[in-house]
Amino acid sequence: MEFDIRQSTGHLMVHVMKLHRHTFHKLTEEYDIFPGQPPLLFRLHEKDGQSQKELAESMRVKPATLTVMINRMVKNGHVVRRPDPVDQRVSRVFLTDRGRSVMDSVREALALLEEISFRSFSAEDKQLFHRQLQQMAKDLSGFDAGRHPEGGSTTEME
Amino acid sequence: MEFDIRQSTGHLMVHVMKLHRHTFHKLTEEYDIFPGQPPLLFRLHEKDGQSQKELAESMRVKPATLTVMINRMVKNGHVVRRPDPVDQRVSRVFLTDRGRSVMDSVREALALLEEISFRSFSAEDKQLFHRQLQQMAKDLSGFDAGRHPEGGSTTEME
DNA sequence: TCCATATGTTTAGCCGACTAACTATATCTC
DNA sequence: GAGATATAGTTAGTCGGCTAAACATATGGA
Repeated sequence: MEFDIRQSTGHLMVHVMKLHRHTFHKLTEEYDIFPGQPPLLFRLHEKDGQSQKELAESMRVKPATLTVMINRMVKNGHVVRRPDPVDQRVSRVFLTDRGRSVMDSVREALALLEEISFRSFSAEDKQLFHRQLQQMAKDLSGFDAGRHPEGGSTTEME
Repeated sequence: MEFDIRQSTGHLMVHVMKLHRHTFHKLTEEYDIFPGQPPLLFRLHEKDGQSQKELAESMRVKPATLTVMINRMVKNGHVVRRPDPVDQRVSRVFLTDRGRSVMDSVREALALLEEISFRSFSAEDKQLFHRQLQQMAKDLSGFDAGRHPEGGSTTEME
C-alpha cells in the first residue's frame, strides 16, 4: 500500500497553516502589519534597540530576511534603524511610537487567532498538542543535524 | 496576564512548519522538486491532463499561483501544457516521463518526512492529532466565513 | 603598519502564496 | 449577428522565507 500524500498529516498541517496565516492577515492588515512581523515587534517591545543579528537569531530567521522585513516596517513607520555608536557595522532597531501603539491590537489579534484555532480543544488536549509539536521540532531538527554532523548540538529547543 | 506570543502554540506551529518545509526541501532538491510542487505531481499522476482551474481548486491554491509553478515545472521538464482542443481558453497539464519517474522518489521522501515528524507519536496520538487538525481547519475557515457571509457553506472539508 | 580574517548587513535572485488587473476565448441574449 | 457577460489563464506587484555573493567595518597577527 503506497503512501498517499493527500491523506498525510503533513499535508493537512500545511493546509491548516495556510488558513492560520490567512486569518491572521485578515485580523491585522488594517494596522499595516503582516504575518511575519509580530515576532519582531514583540522582541523589540521586550528589549528595544537590539541588533539585527540578535533579532535574527532569536527569531530563527536569516539576517537577509530581517533586512528586508525591517525595510518595510521602517517604511510603514513601525520601527527605525540607528547605527551602533561604537561598532559601525551593527545597526540597532527601535520601536517607533506607532510601532508601540500598534502592539496592543496585534497582541489581541494573536490572542483571538489562538482562541479560534484551539476553541475545540480541551485544556489538556492543547497541552498535549503543544508538547507533541515540541517533540516534532526536536525530531525534525535532529534528523537535519544528522545529515550535517558539523555544527553544534542543536538539541536545545527553548 | 497578557497573552505571550512567544509561548503560544500558534507560534510554535509556525516554527515546526518551517522545519518541516526545510527538511522536505533538503530531501528532494536533487530532483529539482520544490516543496509546493508534489501536490501537483500527485494529482496529475492520479488523473493526467487536468485543467489549471481544476488543479487550483483541488490544491486549494489560486490559479495565479499555479501558472507560475507550472511554468517552473515545465522549465524543469516535469510537466507540459497542452491547449484543450475544444475550449481554447483552457490549457491542460500533463506529466512528462521525467515527472513520472521522479514521483517515486518524491513519494518516498514524503513518506520519510512523515515518519520523522511523527516518530515519537503513538498510532493513537497521531490519529488524534490528525483529527484535531481537521477540527482546527474547520474552526479557522468557519471564523473566516463568518466575516464574509456571502460565499457558500465552506463546511465541507475533504 | 598593513594585510588577512572575521563579523554584520545588504543585494540579487529564487520559491510559494496572495490580490488586482488584464487578455483571450466562449457563451448568452437581444 | 453584435454586443454584453462569464470563464480560464497570465502578468505585475506584495510579503516571507531562503542562499550566495557583495560590501563595510573591526580586529588580529606578522
